[in-house]
Amino acid sequence: MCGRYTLTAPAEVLSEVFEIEEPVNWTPRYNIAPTQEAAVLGLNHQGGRSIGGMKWGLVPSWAKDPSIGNRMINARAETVAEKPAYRSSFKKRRCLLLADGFYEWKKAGSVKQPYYLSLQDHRPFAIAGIWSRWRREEQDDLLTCSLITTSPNSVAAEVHDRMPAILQAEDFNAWLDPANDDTQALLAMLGPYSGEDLQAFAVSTLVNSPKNDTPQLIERLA
DNA sequence: CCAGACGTTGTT
DNA sequence: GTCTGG
DNA sequence: CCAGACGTTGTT
DNA sequence: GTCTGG
Repeated sequence: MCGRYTLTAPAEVLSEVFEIEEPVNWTPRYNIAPTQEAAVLGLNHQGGRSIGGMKWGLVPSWAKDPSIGNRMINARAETVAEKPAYRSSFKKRRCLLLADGFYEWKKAGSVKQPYYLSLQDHRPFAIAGIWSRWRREEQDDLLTCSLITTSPNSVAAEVHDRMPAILQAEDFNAWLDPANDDTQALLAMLGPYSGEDLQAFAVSTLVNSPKNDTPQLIERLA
């Protein structure tokens, strides 16, 4: 995990579910891949929630070349607080990646079958993430993010041995608060998803190509 | 001291 | 930036 | 995660 | 085979 996900809910639904005051700009996407734009929820300067776009693939502020971001797409919950490339973002720059499903590839011998995992009611959810700002001369800052992975719950374990860390709504504010320095409490939020409503089913290998982005990608295989 | 890495997944 | 390895 | 490229010189 | 790009 986790190299593809979806955010298909319209902007109005995102505003409502995540309690965003300002208008949200988001076009539904069925195949969000690393290096592409993620919808990221953070706190604005007034402390309210806001959603903005960030490139998926974290570029630490000290990077000489932003291509390092191609490899920094996932951070393990077990080590995110310690790894040199991630720890400063974990300490001061936590965020939520908004999604309503993710893909995992299950290996059967040499065959890789993609599965789509989502909540039974298709509600959007929030994946724990971290972000970074890479300053460029004569250009806007490059904002990037990584998502955090953890061990799978019983449903996800049927497909793969990792899953994204999905946060409970009551943890959103504590996760996003940059002043929160309770590492133990933060890490405790990153367990496998504990709800009973995660579902998984096989989907077409059309999802394999990042170029494909249609509703067909999330249709259950007959 | 300076140089070089800084990551995960999956596969063997 | 900060740590590890040479 | 998977797909796709993997190179230089010289010319326009 | 391995790295980069999406």
